[in-house]
Amino acid sequence: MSKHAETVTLDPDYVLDEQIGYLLRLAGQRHAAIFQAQISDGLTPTQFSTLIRISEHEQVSQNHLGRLAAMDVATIKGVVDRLKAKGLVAAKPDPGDKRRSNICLTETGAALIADLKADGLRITEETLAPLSAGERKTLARLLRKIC
Amino acid sequence: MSKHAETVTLDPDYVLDEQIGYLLRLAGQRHAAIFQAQISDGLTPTQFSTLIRISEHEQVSQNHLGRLAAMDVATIKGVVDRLKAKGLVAAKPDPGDKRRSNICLTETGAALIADLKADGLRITEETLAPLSAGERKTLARLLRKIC
DNA sequence: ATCCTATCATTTGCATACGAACAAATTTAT
DNA sequence: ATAAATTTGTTCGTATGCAAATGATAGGAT
Repeated sequence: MSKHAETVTLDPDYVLDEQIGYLLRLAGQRHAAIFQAQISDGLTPTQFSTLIRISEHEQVSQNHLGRLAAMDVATIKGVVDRLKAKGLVAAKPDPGDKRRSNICLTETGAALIADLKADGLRITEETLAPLSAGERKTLARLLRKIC
Repeated sequence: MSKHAETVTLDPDYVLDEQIGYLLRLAGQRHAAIFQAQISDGLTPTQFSTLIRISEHEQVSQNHLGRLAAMDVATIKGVVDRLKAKGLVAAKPDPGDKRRSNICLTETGAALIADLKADGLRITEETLAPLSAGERKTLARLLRKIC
């Protein structure tokens, strides 16, 4: 039994638990926990997305990669630095543009992609487990509409 | 015209743009941008949620507040510290438990709540603008199911 | 040839976010 | 009453995430 009694005063006009921002945060938290438990190599969600995006493109500059993976230039820099430190990606200066460095997968990184995709499918499956097939499609459709 | 030709190789078995985690991140990004443009006082989403939760409870310990607002103990500490610095909340030591400090709204903080709720409703409205009334309810229902 | 603008990459600052480890205080179990 | 388990709050480390400022390079317009 709790020593500290709860005195809850709810405003019927503003229920935090029903606001879209709060729900997005909670859903993201649950997904992140599932992700961390399932993923190979201790990768983070952004590192994962970044690797997948590189695998879809032979050559990408760092900034362009950030746009492809929906990350700020400052964010993608840190992500790429950490992927470099893990030996999964490498950067080569662009021969035609001295500002650019092209990011690509290392052999180790390329060898990991198939496993990561399998992990990703399991993570999506577990996150969506409470939903029916129809509900999963509806959720994806509605989320895409508000992006 | 782009000098740097795109060579995109998509794997039909794993489409990042359809994965729930990626969509949640994108939707969260758009919501965060709308939030920041609309909110009073430069509050962040976590600071906002925390203030609303305090307004629902006369007395809350810091850790308990974190649980109410779905934040880690380390996270809620930083949030409460910044709300203290803004003069919106205050902490009083619990008379019956020397570990606890009870967090409450200051007068300034309490005076802000009504405005914040109005901001919150506008933010939800703008975020959900692409959806019909039925779709909004469906999205909220499905998100709640996967939390 | 030069100027303007855009792009690329980096850096700094602020604010989440969470795991892990810790000390102090409290509660529960024995 | 005392030992064990739990709760509270703190600190450290790592990783996003974005705004803003900086410097270098590139491309187009005059």
